[in-house]
Amino acid sequence: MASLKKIASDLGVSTATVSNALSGKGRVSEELAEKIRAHAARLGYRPSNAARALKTGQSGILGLVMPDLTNPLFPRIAQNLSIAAEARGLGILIADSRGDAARQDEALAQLVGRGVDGIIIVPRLGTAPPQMDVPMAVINTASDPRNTVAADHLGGGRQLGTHVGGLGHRDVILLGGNRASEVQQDRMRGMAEGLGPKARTRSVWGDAGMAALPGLVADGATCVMATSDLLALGAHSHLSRAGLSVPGDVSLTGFDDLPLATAMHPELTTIAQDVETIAEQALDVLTLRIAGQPDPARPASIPMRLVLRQSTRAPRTRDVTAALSSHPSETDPTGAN
Amino acid sequence: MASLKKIASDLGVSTATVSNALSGKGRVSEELAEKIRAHAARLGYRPSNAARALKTGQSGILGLVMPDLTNPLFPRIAQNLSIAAEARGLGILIADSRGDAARQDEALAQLVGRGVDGIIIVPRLGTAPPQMDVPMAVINTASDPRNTVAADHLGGGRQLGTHVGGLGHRDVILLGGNRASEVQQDRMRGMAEGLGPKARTRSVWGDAGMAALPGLVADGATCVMATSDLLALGAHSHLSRAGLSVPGDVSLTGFDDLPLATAMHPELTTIAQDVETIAEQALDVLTLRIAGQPDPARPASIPMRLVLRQSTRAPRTRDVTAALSSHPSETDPTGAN
DNA sequence: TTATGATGATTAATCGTTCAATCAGCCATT
DNA sequence: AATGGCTGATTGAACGATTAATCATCATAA
Repeated sequence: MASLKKIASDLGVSTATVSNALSGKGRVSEELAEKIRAHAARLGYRPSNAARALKTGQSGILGLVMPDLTNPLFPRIAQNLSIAAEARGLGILIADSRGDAARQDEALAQLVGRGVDGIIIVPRLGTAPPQMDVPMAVINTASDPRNTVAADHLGGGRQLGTHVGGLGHRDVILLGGNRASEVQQDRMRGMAEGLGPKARTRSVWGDAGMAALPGLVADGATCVMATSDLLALGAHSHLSRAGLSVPGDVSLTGFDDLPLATAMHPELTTIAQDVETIAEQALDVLTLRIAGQPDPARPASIPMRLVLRQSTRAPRTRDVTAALSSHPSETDPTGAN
Repeated sequence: MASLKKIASDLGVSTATVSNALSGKGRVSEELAEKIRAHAARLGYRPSNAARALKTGQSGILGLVMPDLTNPLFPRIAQNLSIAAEARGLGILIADSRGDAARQDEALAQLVGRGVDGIIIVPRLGTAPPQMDVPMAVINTASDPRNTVAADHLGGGRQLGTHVGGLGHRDVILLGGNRASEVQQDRMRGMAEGLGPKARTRSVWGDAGMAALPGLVADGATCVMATSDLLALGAHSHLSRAGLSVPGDVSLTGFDDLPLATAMHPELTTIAQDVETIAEQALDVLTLRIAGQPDPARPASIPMRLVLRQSTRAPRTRDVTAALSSHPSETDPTGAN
């Protein structure tokens, strides 16, 4: 491997001069600098990251802690983060906090041990990541006090609620996956706000909630709003199994605009996060913190973008009880399951 | 930050002794070693990766190049790789090769520049990753000559084909997403083999292929086998839009057992990769290669696991033309779309 | 008594880069 | 001629860990 020393001895100059020529920092005649650059290129010189890190105390590597890569949203964040990091000359070391909060702390410690300059963390449901002695940026939701940057889940829910309310829906089911998720809570709260005070909203959670949907529709609900696209897909299954069509009998909305939103039929009305901007801003803030500078006065909430597709329309006019009664096993209004 | 030097001067010994005590390599009395370990723990000593990397030439970091993190399978591989790496005391630096093959080479070069000890790559469709001067492990499919370890896509397809054939299907549509994908080609080939020579199989690709499905069903096909779960979901949409029920009129299979396989209705019969084993073996081989040892004689193909759910059953007996004719817009047998 | 070995710890060089301090020329001022 | 100010390049000391070579002790065998 070519090193500064090799270049220096080849050209009969000192390593300091080579270092200066390549970094443009010290005082080197343009003539000599050019000669050095040329020879460095010829040898395919790459500075040793280890040596530089040792000397400067900066590794040029950031750590990324994600709760669960099977949630399709997180890989998208990771991808955009990796792109944004590359543009800044930084690398990204991953560590997933599979399992409990303890594992999350362990992952953090591991990254610190590897000498990362900073850490980006998407915290596990309801856990507050510990204060560390390295700069951190938290991507969660605006209502988390430790949050650094996040999609405007509340505002996104509001947009979706306004759209659905505007179509005329006044009796809406909000379907969540996990009560402990602050993100989902914010989304739901936004939906309710967007629908307005005149609308009746009922919240249900998880598998039991999903099973209760046909009953709630029989009870008058005309729209189901899920806090994720995957939940919406599940809801769609339960509804159509009960003989209800989307959007004919019931409107349906998702969240996140995952690939499956266009794969299902009808294509899902949903709302998309601007992951690219989130990644950019997270890195902006983090690099500032690493440099020891104060945070910029920037919006911490990145607006979401409404994606209108075919799963929402005006409330049904036909009576749905006939359809439901032909699928009796699915019309348990109590939702016991 | 606590360093060897700090510990050494605190205890009045030399840094070499501290290093030896902590690594267990040199000769240190057990008594002194214990004292050193205790003090190191008290100070929260963490060896500097940069210094160690500089001295030993090994960074303890592997690079991971993935084609596209929006395909939900890759994050699962990444996750398992990260777990397996952690267990070996290694870190994983990600770099995605978004875009073309050129970007992939760039990502590789970037990782090498950062001083990774080895690289794991899931190559972009149909591209052969360049030979680099760092050890590499390729995760693709057995029919790729450069492949190091992969799921047995061929055998998985065969299992699925055998299952479907066993149910009695003799006219099956194979649905692929991208002709250029060796993985998908292998899966399809396996399916055809599993179905046996007596079965009639027709291959269709992409959106146009999906749109052609109802027509092909009218023409006698009783089962659709997709090369991915996402494609299966799309197929399901097109079929039910055309008035065909799954599995009543048409059976349907997917590939990969993604979360959506259980979210849709009917739940999808599919086949799962053993990502955990794949990750383990990829790392085993890679660490051996880094150590300069010859590859172990191991199976490069990890068997897949059939997951039977509700989307497959025996071929229909009812005549389906009536159902189809009530949805005329969807019965274009030419697939022009 | 003296050579021999084993044991426990130290010395010192090294990895490749950075950077403050220094130095050698050279030109212009006084 | 002496002084000061530039410019262009060098010296040398870190950064923190690893490791071969060396050394001092002390016990044992010849």
